[in-house]
Amino acid sequence: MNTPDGSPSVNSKTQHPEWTGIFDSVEAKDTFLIAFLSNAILVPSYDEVKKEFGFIRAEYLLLLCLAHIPMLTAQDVSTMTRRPRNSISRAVHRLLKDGYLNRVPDPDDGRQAKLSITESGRAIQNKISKVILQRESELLQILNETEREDFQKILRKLALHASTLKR
Amino acid sequence: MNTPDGSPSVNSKTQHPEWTGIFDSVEAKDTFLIAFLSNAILVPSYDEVKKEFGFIRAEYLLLLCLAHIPMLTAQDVSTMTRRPRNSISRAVHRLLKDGYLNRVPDPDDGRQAKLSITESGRAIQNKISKVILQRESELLQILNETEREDFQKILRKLALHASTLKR
DNA sequence: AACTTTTTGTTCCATTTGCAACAATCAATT
DNA sequence: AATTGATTGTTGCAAATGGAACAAAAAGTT
Repeated sequence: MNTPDGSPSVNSKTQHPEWTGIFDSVEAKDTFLIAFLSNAILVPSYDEVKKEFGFIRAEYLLLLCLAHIPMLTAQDVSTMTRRPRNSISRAVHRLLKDGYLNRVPDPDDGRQAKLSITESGRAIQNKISKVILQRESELLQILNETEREDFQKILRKLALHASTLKR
Repeated sequence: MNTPDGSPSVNSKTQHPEWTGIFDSVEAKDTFLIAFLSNAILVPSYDEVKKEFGFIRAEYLLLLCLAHIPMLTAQDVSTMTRRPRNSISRAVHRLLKDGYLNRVPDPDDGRQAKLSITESGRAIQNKISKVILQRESELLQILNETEREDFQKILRKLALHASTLKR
């Protein structure tokens, strides 16, 4: 993987690892790149969130959803995050116990309950988002202003489309 | 279709779920959108790959890497995929047992072994990539040609940058 | 009405995952 | 050469994950 004396041997003029050639040869290029980026930001971020706040992924996602949409059912969160309902169910009980959210049974539908975030939940979510933002800015710094705008516009378009695709 | 103020108001005539308003209000927008897209493509794809071929994620990623780079160590794959070494180690043994890859101890370094894909490994990887490509095209169909080019160009630039970031 | 089907949230349980510790090997320093 | 430190791959173990079955409630059908 590494060249003997550090000087790239053949045609490589870049400072990037040699295995990044897979970015060009892989079949589903966009899928691979999206997944790669997702890992590059989120794996370290989740690790940090877990280490610093003790939240696992489902718990963090639940908090994030409730921080931006005031009332949701567990099923809503499962749909939004594409995580199984039992994972969300466990996260709800964990965050309830720790006082980060409220749960009120829906009077109109005995099956479900409306979830909402508490003040302390919002406080900790703000701290968490700082961690994520820090890592995001490290990644995005390589783009110029136009690229950032284009990127976000396209991402948003894709995400809206994806939200309509069946699970 | 885009609400000018970005709010997913109740009366807006959108065909998207109301919770997609989170795309506009979330703090780390790009991170969230990338993660959302990654899940939208990969969660169903991985499920299908697991169901149809019996491969778990680390196994599929290992195969994918070896399909595009002829010689890699387990550590290389771990770095590329940002998955822990023991996950890769287990995947290596599983795929070795099933004849999808070769492992040759490195004569220059007794610690590591060079991995490469076999013919049957490549055959199954081709089948798997068709599954991923199908799902990818469903997602990308919403973009026009210019957007697709821009998107891929930016993704590639970001991924190259991410490959240099510390883990 | 009675019934069937669907949906929500939950528990059970098997699988997957990843941290930590480990031995073996290599590299760096003295 | 001897010591120290770093790297690779592996195992053990505890935690996280997700499929499947379930009861309760709602919606749809006859």
